[in-house]
Amino acid sequence: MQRIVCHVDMDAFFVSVEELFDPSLKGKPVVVGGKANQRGVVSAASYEARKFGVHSAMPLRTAGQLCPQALFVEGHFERYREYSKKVLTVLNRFSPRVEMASIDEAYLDLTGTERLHGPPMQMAHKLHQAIGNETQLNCSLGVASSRLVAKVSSDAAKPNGVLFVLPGQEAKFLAPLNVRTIPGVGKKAEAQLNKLGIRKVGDLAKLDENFLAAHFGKWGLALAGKAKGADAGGWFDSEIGAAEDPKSISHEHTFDQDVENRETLETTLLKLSEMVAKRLRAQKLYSKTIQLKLRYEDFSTFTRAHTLDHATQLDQEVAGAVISLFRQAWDGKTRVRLLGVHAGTLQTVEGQMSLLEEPHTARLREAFRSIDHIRDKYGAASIALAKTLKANLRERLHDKKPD
DNA sequence: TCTGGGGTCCTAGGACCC
DNA sequence: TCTGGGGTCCTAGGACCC
Repeated sequence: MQRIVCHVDMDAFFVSVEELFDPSLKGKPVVVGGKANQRGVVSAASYEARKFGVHSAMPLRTAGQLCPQALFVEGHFERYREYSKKVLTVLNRFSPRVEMASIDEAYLDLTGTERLHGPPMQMAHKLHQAIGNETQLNCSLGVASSRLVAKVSSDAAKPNGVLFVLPGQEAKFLAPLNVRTIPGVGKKAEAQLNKLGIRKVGDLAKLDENFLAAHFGKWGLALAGKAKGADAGGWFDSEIGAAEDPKSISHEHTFDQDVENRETLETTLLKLSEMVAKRLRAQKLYSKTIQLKLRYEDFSTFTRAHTLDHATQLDQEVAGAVISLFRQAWDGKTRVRLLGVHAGTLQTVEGQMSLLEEPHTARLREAFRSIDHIRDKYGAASIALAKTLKANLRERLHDKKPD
C-alpha cells in the first residue's frame, strides 16, 4: 500500500499564541524571547518582524537594532504546551498514528485511512480547517510518501497552506531547492557541500552515492537517499507514533552577567539539580550519568561527566555529583556565563545498588516524593530545599562525614 | 550581531575484557 | 620485545533541530 505521511507545522506558533492572549499584538512586529537588551535569542518572530530581517535564533540585541519598534515579549511555555495539546487532540481524530515531533509540529500516518476520511488531499484540507477552527491558530500541511518530503513540503506551503507532493514526484519537487532545506543539513554541511560545487538537492541526487559515502561516510550515504526523497535510515525512518522513552533530561542557566562568586555558582547548580531530579521522579526515571556544563565569559564551553555506581532520581545524588565535578573543573577565577546539569543514561529502574545503601535511599526517595507533592500544591517557595541541601553537601564534600 | 534552553544523534579515543 | 581483533563502556565534543 502507498505510504502517506502528513506533516503539520504551526505558523509562527509562539507569536500566534501570544496574540490570542493579547489581540493588540496582531498585525504588529512581535518578537518572543525576552527584552531587546537582554542576553538571549529570538524564539519566534511575527511575519511583520521578519520583514526587518528578524528571525528565530538571532540574538535579541540584534533584533532590537534591526527592528526597534518591535514589541518584545517573554515566552510563556505553559501556554504553548496547552495549545500544543489542543492541536494533538484534533490530530488524534484523523489518524491513530500521530506523533508530536516538537511543541509545534507533528506527523500523521495517513496510510490506509482513505476509506474513513476520503482521499489524502481532501483529508489534509479537512484537517487544516479543523485545526484553524478549534485552536484559532494557522498551520501549514505537507503531504507526501515519506516523512522527509512531507516536512519539506509543509515548509514550502507556508504560510497557512496545504501542499501535496504526488508519489513519484518527490525527486522533481526537491531538485530546485537548496541543499540546506534538507533536514540534517545545517550551516557546516552546507558549506562543505558548496565547496564541492553542490548547491541544489538536484545536484546531490545526480551524484553516485559512493562519492557521498567516500566524502561523508554513513551520513553521506543517508544524504544520497534523502536527496531522492527517501527517509533513508535514522530518525526519519522510524514508525510514526511509536513513542520512545526520553534519552536525557537537563536544565541550564545563563546568567544576566558573568559570575565569579562560588556561592552563587554552587547555589545555581543545586537549583538546577533539583529541577532535573524532580523531573526524573515525575517521569519515574533513574539516571546513571550526571553531566556538568560550564561556559566561560569567552563562550568556551566544557562538559564533565560522572557515571554513578547506581542510577538515581534523588536531588542529593545529582547535586553531589555535579558539585564535585564543578569543583574539579573550575579554577575559581574565570567568570562563568552558563551552568548546566544533564542527566543521561536513563532507565526505568535503579538497578544495582549496594545492600547497605538500599534502606537509606529508599527513605530519602519517600521524603523527596512528598516534597515534590507539597511543592506542586503550594509552590516552590514553600520548602527551602536548596539551603538545607547545601549544608548537607558541605558536610559530605568537605568533612567526608557519612550522612 | 555577540551568541537561550531543551533535546537527538554521531564520532572518536581510551580503558578494559576475552 | 613486539604486539591481533572484537565488544562494550565511558567521556568529550560537535552538528543539528525547534
